[in-house]
Amino acid sequence: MSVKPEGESCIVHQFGKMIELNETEINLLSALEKEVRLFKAGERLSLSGDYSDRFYTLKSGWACAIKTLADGQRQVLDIFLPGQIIGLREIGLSHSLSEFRALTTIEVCPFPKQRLTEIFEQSVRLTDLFFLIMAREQAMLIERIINIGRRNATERLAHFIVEMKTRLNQRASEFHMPINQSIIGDTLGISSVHVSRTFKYLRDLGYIEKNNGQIEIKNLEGLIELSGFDRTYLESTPVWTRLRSSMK
Amino acid sequence: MSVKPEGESCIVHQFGKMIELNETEINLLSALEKEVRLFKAGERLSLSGDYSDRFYTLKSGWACAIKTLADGQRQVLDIFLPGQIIGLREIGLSHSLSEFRALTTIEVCPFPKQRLTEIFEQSVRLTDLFFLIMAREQAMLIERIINIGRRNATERLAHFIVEMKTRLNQRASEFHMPINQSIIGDTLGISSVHVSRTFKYLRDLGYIEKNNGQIEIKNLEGLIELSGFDRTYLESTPVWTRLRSSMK
DNA sequence: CGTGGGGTTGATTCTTATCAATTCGGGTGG
DNA sequence: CCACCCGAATTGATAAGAATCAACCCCACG
Repeated sequence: MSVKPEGESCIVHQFGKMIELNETEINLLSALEKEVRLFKAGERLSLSGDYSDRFYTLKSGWACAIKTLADGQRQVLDIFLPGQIIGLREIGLSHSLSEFRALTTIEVCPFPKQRLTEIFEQSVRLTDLFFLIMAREQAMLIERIINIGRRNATERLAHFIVEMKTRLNQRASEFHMPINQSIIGDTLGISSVHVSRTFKYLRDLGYIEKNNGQIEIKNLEGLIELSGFDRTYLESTPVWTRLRSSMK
Repeated sequence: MSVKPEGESCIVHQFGKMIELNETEINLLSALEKEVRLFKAGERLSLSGDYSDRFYTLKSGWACAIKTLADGQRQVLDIFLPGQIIGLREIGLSHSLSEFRALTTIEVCPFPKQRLTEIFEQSVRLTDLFFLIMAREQAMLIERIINIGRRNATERLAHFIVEMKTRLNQRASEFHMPINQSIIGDTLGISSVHVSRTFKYLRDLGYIEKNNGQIEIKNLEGLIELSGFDRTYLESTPVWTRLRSSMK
């Protein structure tokens, strides 16, 4: 993971990875940032239904958006990795639709939502970029709907593993997945017991190996084939030439 | 597919339902519109993976976004009702992630996506509004994920019926649902045969009655209770005061 | 009259949930 | 260093839910 220079805003760092930022844009983004906050694994950043006036960039650790039903069942809506923006999805809404929770110890930078307004007024390029990021988030939600709606447990888990590896940008075949099987089940819409069985099945197939939260992919092609994984949804290009010309 | 001339812009009409539009804003929106097109039931507006440079407002009829998997299974991602914008979700992307299809005979107004740029430059209020509409679309996707991931067939169908009634703004207990059980199944992630059984079950419970695509809700409270329907996700308020003050 | 698409119903099979018992591994306190 | 504890993972047995396959009905439409 890359190192962030002292004193630099982490949203600038993240956005700077996507497009070239000029000085005005850097100042606009930096102005949003005030502090870095720590949360421990399991802690909640905000509750579902809360008045929510801020969002966060995730500097380190894993987090998730989760919704609990009346009968106690849970559905994980998103898993956030370092560099992502937590709560962006609800940027236009005054009240949160889901609860945000730390999955590991995390560092986040909170930003007040309302000041986004200033950005819209002063930089069309940044407006475009926010739209693009939202569009990508939606693409992930859609892929999740397809995964849950039309694939069986084995395919769902295989897809999830490939997605995580892709999102973590791992070239190595082994990576760390610091979440338990209950969270995985609530993400994929299956029970934690069945997650365990499905992992065993993938191990028996010789596709993966795993211990202590380390996942070793022994047959990536097999997983992709099995799950029908289509990587294009993670790398869609923006429609605006204004942005496209400066995409990294 | 045919083309017909049209007097009043339908996007102005739709947006005008949500907020008060001043003359500048009306002109900006009207400028996007060129024509009205007709599609017959079953016709495709665009294909998945296509280069997509436009979106549509739906004047009349029902349409859907649908994705077909490699093995022929299908997942319906959205059902569009009159007044909605088709393709807004992919507004920031150059290539479509799903295919759009007419479910009945429809009238749509196509708009070039790229000119959205002009709107961002010239009206912050409209920019806010587009963000709000996207946020609401996401809220519906999330509700769909919860529905598919954590509810059984009966609950899913009950939820779907209540959602449709709510979105159609029906005060009457009876309304028209011009889609077949195969589409409903592909929306809810169950087989069409099971949709039929589930309808029968809801009929046996005395919650609904139905013939010829007409649905009569005989026990709305029962359906809401059964499905855990929460209407707040369809009526979230915007975070920006600029918009809030002129919301209708 | 046929014909075809959608809907219904029954029989069977497959997948996954649920419940329960057991094991594993890491952390804690004596 | 060891005994214990606790949450997570595993495994087995059973039950529930939904898919699949197949037959049949209904009806709109040529």
